[in-house]
Amino acid sequence: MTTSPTVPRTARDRARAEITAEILDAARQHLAREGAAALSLRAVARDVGMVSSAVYRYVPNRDALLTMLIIDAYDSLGAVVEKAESAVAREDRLGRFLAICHAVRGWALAHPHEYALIYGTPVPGYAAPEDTIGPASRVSLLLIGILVDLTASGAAPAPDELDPSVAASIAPVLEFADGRVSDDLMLRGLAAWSGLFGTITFELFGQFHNVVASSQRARKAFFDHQMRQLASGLGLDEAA
Amino acid sequence: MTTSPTVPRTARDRARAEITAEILDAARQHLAREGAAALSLRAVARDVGMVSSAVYRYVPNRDALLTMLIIDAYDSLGAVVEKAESAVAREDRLGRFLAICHAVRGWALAHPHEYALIYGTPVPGYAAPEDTIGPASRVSLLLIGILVDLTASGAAPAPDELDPSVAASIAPVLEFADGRVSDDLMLRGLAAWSGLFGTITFELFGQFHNVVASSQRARKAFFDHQMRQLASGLGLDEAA
DNA sequence: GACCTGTCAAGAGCAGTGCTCTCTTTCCTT
DNA sequence: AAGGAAAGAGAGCACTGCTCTTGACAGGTC
Repeated sequence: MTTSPTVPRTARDRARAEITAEILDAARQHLAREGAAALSLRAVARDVGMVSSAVYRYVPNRDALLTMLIIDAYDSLGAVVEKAESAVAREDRLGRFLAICHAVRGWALAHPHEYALIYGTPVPGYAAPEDTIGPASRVSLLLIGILVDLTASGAAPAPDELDPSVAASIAPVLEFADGRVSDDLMLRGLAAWSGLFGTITFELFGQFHNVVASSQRARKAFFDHQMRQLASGLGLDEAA
Repeated sequence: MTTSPTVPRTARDRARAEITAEILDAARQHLAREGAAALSLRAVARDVGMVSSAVYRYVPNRDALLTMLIIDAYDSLGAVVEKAESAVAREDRLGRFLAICHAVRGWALAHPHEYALIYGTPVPGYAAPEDTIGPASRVSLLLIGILVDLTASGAAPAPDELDPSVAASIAPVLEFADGRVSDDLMLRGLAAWSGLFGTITFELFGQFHNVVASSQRARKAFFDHQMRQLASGLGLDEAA
């Protein structure tokens, strides 16, 4: 899961891999039920029938456990969203965008604590290590893919004139697109990205209380409408 | 601060109010430095020179302390944003919107832990009591105010046709506007609201790493551009 | 002025946490 | 079979939130 230990050779290696998986599994269940704050190494140890100090043979510390769960969560979300997006015809770019949005929301509602772990308040004193950035960018890459296809098909909206300092500010993400997306479209894409996760975060973290009706149907209708609004900001219209 | 104990009469009442304020102050400092997760009643007690059990005379429990800090944070944010917005000419609606956005962001950058407390992952097992909803809606009310003025001035964009279920989903927030804002405009306003906080949350929680350049100037230029983009979705244009 | 009552600080204690260190057992390799 | 590495167990440290009891003191009343 973390640094793939090649193929397990000896029985000991196998046992080690199995127990590590068991620990991760127990941790995942705790996370799903009570959230990251309540995740305790001792409770996990109890679940797998070990004494607390024994888990330290498998996991260096609590933060490392969290890192594994974070990567796990990003991968779980990424897989779900990629699958949903791939089921839509390539030329239906609005459909692809909406599929991504609804897949993210569906996953978030099904795994609220995992969502909070990766998109909520960062764990204090915890700095996400480099190995998280790969899994973390799977959803973004899908979105950029739509921008690239939109540009290639010539359907992208005419770029606005931009202040050079604004264009310079998004230099990092422009590298991902490697010149295949205009500055202006990338900025619109970033707005859609922030809007997507901002809306889901608000819904999940309770900011829609007294704002949007709380029934599942209302929430979904609202979300769908807002995502279409974001899509039209990208120039993705019904007439695909 | 919580339930105003009228005017302190006896010396005892005065002492009690003073010590309570001292405790809150120490808690606020801890929150600002280490964040909500690290906020411990014992540490607060040490700061004010008391033994841990003594604080329980003044604060029922840790959650109650958090509630007070949450209300505090909402009020602090609300005051800053209201002041910034009120400094702009009423007819300059784009200016008012941008003033709100930049004020929220400025406050968030200056008080990251307070921001995380109110807009980040909810504290597990903690349900925000009713007395937080007043302070919590100060920013939203300013935004709605702009929508109302926009409508009254006749400058609002022509409403799109809406699916009735979408319009129904935002019934709660429409009550705040009391018929002075169309369903369509309110939905656009909600998108701006989510976009504003989504962008700030992303910036603060590290999601812009490798996406937006990390210098203060780049971040601000980017933010300003994104907020103008949101404003144009509301029909707020330069030519106010 | 004496007395009762309510308030408050303090201490001990419970159950829990992350993590380290040491000791013993187990199992794999040579 | 022997040596050594890996794994489990236990004790312990320094914390946490929270409760209960004890003793000191101040406020208002008789």
